[in-house]
Amino acid sequence: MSSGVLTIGDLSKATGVKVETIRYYERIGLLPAPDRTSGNYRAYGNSDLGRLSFIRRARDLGFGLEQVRELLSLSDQKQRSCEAVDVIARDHLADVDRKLADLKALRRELDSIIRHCGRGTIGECRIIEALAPIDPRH
Amino acid sequence: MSSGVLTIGDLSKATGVKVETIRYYERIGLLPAPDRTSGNYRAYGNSDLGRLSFIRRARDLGFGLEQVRELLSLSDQKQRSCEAVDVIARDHLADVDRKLADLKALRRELDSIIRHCGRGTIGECRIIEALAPIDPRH
DNA sequence: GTTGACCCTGTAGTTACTACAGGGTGTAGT
DNA sequence: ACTACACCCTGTAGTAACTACAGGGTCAAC
Repeated sequence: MSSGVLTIGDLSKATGVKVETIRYYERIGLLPAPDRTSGNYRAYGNSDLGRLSFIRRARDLGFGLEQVRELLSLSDQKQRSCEAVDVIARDHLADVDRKLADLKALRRELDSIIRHCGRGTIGECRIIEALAPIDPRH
Repeated sequence: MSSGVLTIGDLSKATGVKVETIRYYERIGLLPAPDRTSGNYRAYGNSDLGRLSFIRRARDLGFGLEQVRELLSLSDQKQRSCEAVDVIARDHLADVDRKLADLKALRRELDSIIRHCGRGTIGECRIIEALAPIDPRH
């Protein structure tokens, strides 16, 4: 490949995003479809690399693809107010907090159940017991 | 419906699991396919209700469907050692802990970024900046 | 020319649901 | 008997975000 032109593999190595995932992002419109080489290879430029890095970072922070799409759109509008970005980020943070709370509650319960697990048989198993119907009325 | 026979709707109301999800569980073999009424309605018994309750509780604790399948199988073997159950539960707890750690790290970074977000324009936005490529070499 | 890494498109699978579409059943009310 | 409405049925496809082939083409080094 000639200097200045990047292959999909180059982008993958540079960002840690898989080739298949990059093609997926193109399919769903997150990444623009680049020009092609004479061999039909995708020919990316540095701006594509920058955009993919942005996507990767946002994904790593847990933003959903649609949120990433919005953030990308906003990032192109330099004169626009920062507020929309703030809203997206705060909504997401609130979502993360909810997930954290749920996961903590789950962990607490699970830990409690496991802590009481002895070394007997299934018939006496506290874990199974905790999952079983409460009212084994015969 | 006659006394003692439960419809899929009955099970749904009793456990909070959706009708469609119950049919899904039957399809993947988690729930046995029950007898049918003359009108082709599913005719469940109390043991089916018990089994679905078990599944629901295990799902609520975050166990994956395959883990639930194993737990159900183990729960039928009363004389068997409790150890297999213990392993499944501890593996799952370790998984939950990993997720918790990841989510906490994510939250920390996200919070830090948001905290520095001012009230300017996108061009000055710290959130966008944090996501953008590090080396905007022109 | 050969070889091996990489590229391409298209299709389907992962996990755990979820949502129709189109049609049948059961029950209460008129 | 008819009507209305809630519920049931099967089959199909969609959700989110990837991921993994299959089968075939390209590129560069040897």
